[in-house]
Amino acid sequence: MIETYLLRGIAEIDRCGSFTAAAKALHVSQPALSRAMQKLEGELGAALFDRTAGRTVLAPLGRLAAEHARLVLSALDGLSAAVREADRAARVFRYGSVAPMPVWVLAPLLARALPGKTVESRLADADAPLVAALEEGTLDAAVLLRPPAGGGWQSKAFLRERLGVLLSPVHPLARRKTLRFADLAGETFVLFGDSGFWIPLCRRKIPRAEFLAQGTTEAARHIVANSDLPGFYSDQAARLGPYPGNRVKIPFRDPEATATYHFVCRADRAGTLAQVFDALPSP
Amino acid sequence: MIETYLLRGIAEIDRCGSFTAAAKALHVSQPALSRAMQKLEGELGAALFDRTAGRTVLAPLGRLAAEHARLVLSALDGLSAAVREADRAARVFRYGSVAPMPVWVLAPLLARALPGKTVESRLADADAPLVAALEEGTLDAAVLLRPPAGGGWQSKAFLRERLGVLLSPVHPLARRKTLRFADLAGETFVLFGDSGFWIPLCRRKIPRAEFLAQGTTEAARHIVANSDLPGFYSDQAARLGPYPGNRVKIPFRDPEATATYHFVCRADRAGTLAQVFDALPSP
DNA sequence: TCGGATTACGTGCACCGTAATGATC
DNA sequence: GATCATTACGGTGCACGTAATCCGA
Repeated sequence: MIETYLLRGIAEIDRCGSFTAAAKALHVSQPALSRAMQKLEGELGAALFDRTAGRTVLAPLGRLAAEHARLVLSALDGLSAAVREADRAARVFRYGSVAPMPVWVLAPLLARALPGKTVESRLADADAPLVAALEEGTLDAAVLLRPPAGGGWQSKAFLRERLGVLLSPVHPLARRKTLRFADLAGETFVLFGDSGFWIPLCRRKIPRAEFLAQGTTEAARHIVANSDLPGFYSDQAARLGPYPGNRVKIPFRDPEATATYHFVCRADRAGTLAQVFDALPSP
Repeated sequence: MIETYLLRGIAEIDRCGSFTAAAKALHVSQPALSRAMQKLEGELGAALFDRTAGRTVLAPLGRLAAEHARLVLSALDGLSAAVREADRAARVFRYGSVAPMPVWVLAPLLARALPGKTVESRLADADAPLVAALEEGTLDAAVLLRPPAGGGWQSKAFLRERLGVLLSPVHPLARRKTLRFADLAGETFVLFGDSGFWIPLCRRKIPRAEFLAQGTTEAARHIVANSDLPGFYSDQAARLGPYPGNRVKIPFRDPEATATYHFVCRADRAGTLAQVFDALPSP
């Protein structure tokens, strides 16, 4: 019977060029590898090595065998990878979101709709990378700004969020009822952690703006509390706790400042996620 | 380390449907197989079997693993097959011929040009199957009536053979200098062993003819010697020994009765056969 | 003489089979 | 109780490592 250690042996000898080097790489003794290769030759009924010279070297037949051995071993790796991946997929639900707020909304909902599963989420700053991840199966679902183009998708809008700015009461614009992004040109903003697509959106819409990204929400709150620097808020963010008291909240009236979040999965996964779609609220 | 006996185990369990049946099929005890599958689960770090019911059965993950196991095992079979085939190809030279005479001509020539190789030949009754065998690599070379159409071939004409008929001196046509196939309509012929393409050719060209195929040349000679039945000969066949004395030899004048034999191999094999091509005579 | 492969030899692990136990119908 | 899988328990083969030998440069 050709066992895998024989294949690892010949593949490694082909890679390293000698028994000695291969034995070292495989963490076995040289004699063990030598015997293994003799056994492999016996199993195959053919000479794989050229032993005429001082340095025993792979014969053409041996190189052919090594090539096939690599194929077998990569198929074996494929088995391990496939099983581990399927096992993981059975235990955890992975989705991505273009913004943090939908994650807060979905967390309790998914925990109820997917009992026994671990939920993992990741943030992205645009739809495109999440769609790519859905296509290649890296993600089970995603929260996007708009459903992907083309067929093969299931999606449902479930949340709307409107961005606004936090201004110090002494700021010249603090009395306005609404603002446009462009009104805040040249300002420096404090950012509360990762905000997904909102950050590139603001960079694009607010000319000459600067952004102070803070690693923790605490750091951001501290800076806001001890300065006049503006920050961002959203109408949905009340769920996360109270905002600093020393700011006025003014919503943006640009259409881009209002996001509609869509929960999206591949159509071929819709069956197992039917419960999730049913549990989603309306925006 | 995932060894192949583990893969054979799960593949067989998937095929047979139970540990008991699979263990029987693999010629191992049931406990041995049970332990092997526990080890496989340990190696993969995942449960492959559903042990809740009385009959331990493959879980979905186990079926996935079994599927991949079959892939690995077939890759392993591919290794054995490839090595054995390459080993054989290095030792033996295989060619086919549409007629027996070229084989007699080539035998000593190939023995000289391919030292250390065993030469195997087989007969066919038309070009087509030999061309197919050349294409798929089952044959190293072939003797054909005409070079194959299309590119990718190396060929050289090296022998011409003309068929004739052996008639009893008392046959009405025995005085003719030449004959046409059609002149012998309705006759019954004795055949000397396998004659390749000549047999279907004669069936096609001689209306209502019957053929008595003999297993051995001896049997055919015996029938010829003790009857007036006609047979076939060729101008090249003198090499094989004398013909029966009680017959006259009359060549056919139909153009089909003269065959030109071409030695053919795939262009990508021409390099290793250069010696053979050089040694071939002119027709 | 030295680097590298093979042979010799004793050891230990891992897999095996038989037998007993457990679990489910 | 019957059937099938698992656990328990010795036994053994096989691959291992160390050490000795062989073989070309």
